[in-house]
Amino acid sequence: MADPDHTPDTYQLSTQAGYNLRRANQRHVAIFARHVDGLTPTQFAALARLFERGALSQNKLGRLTAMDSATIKGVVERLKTKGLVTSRADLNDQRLRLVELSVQGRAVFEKARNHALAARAETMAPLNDEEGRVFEALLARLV
Amino acid sequence: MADPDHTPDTYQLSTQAGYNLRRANQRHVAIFARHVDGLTPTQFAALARLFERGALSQNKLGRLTAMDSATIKGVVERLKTKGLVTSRADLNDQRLRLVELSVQGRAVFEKARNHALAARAETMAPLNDEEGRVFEALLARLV
DNA sequence: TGCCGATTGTTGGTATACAAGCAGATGTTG
DNA sequence: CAACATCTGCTTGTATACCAACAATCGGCA
Repeated sequence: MADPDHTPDTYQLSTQAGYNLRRANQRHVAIFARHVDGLTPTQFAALARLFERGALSQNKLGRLTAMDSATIKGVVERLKTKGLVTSRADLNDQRLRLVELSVQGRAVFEKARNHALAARAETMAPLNDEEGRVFEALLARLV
Repeated sequence: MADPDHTPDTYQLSTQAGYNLRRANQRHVAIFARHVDGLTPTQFAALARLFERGALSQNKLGRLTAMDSATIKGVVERLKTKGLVTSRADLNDQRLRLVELSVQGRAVFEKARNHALAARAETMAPLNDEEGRVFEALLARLV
């Protein structure tokens, strides 16, 4: 107490922003899984970007969904196994693998979208509308 | 436009709370790694709880750090490899494995704590003090 | 005392997530 | 045109993270 610079004996893990970010994300992933059948949040994000932007190279899709090249590879692979995306070589640049929604992938995304919005609503349910808006605005500045 | 119930053609992934929770957490993990050498946020959380509470059964430590039994097992294993925790059978309940900070583990935690606080500060840096307080308070209600 | 439900920790499987290192393709620049 | 840096995608290794199934143990209750 005599030394204000002294590190306190206590460290309240439960009040640390990083710890709570992790837990809030965990909770959202669990909620998402209950609402959206057969797609993880990550897989859904990839479908959403392809829906927004059309065909994209695999790496670019990864950048637009915040996944590195190792991660996006597995995600695309699993989406291909489900028949939701196709991939092909780009004729103009042999390095690129163009990934695109399949007809089925588009249909699955359009159906899952409403469930994803319901998941988001449940995640935000502890906050009222005004609090939710504030939270999302602040969160967007921390990404 | 004529039908207000019609699902919009656009779905703005980048404004979705769940997506941004994931990205904010990713960013924090990266910041944490730069500040705290040799410990992941998860491992640090386990040390923090053991520091707060003393010896705990492995599963209870998992519950107090938001990890299921499969996850906490690996975390404890890696902390043991680093020599930061010890584990032993509970004499009164043969099912339990009591996990405890080692002397070295306590020292490592006490040093890492300040770096973890610096990581938190950097994570929250885009927000001013008032915004940060609001954000953390709202976040705590979403865990 | 004996049975039965609950808890603990382990294992295997699946899915992110990132670092580092690699080979092939591209494009720029001297 | 040839050397070079850059980009893309792949692979390996490490670390969460959760589910489901399992054996050992414990506690309560008939």
